[in-house]
Amino acid sequence: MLTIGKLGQSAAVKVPTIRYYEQIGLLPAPERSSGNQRLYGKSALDRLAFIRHARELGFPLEAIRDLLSLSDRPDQSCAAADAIARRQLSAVRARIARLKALEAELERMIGQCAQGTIADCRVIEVLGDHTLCATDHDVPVESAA
Amino acid sequence: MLTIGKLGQSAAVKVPTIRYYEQIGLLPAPERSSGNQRLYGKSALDRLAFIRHARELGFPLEAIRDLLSLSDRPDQSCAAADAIARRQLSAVRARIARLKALEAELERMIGQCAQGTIADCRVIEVLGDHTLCATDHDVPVESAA
DNA sequence: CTAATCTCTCTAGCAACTATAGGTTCAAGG
DNA sequence: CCTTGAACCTATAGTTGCTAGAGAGATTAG
Repeated sequence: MLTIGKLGQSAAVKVPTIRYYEQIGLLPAPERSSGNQRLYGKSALDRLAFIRHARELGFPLEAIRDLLSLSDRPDQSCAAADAIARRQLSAVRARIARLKALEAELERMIGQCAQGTIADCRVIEVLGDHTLCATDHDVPVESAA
Repeated sequence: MLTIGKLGQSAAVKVPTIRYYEQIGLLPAPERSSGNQRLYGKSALDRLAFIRHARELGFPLEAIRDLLSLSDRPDQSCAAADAIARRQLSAVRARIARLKALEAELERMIGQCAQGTIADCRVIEVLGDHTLCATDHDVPVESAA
């Protein structure tokens, strides 16, 4: 039996994240010690590792929820799991394409910067006037924090 | 003088988003009509277009805030603007590299899927066991919603 | 036995919006 | 002139996937 801290260490998931997963129903509520602390078995570790790994591959939690419920029914066709993975793959590819366009535009913008004053800064100018752009990039994009 | 709706249309930014930008101080509070509705001039349109465009290029709002305050001082060196753009470029490149690793892993995972039952589904199996992975991808990644 | 380290619950915050509710104003048609 | 419907107003809550904090209780090492 693992405490939440040990579980977190084993699966490389932070403790509050585990509690969060339980809260949103991705992990079942585990048994508790006499002092009300969570105690986990091997199956919880497997499940958490699965979640972690899927997150690393960029699957959204809702997709992971679906994958988990699939893996609970091992006799069914894996077409659904395959479909989820394919969706994820095409999402990843779309993001790569999008980011490459951004990369090109940023490179162009920076390449034109002669390090003068703001008044002739191409960076500022390009941002202020979309028509100066070489590529199309009018779909909003998520932050690159 | 533009109403918020016209402004939004002209800059391709949704109305609630404009109000949000005002709320967080990215756009100045505009004058109001006798009936308390916002009225914008050309400068607001320029500023909003700038923000929109920078968002398209993936700049986080905080970076845009910096760029805007730079563009308000046209006599200064543009080194700071250049630095912001370069930071953004390297963030974009890092994300591309990361996504390519994910793409490769997903391709591998899907390629192994023989469309049998869940019990021998490589997708599920690979997700459950990180050691089956070809590539390293242990840094958490943002969702691909 | 005590001190340090977990762990507990609950709440609030992050980015960057989006949506909803419930009300007001405006522009155009009859 | 009046009404209808679209656009506008404020304020609040929700989204995703966590992270951080407060204040209290549990456990374990020495």
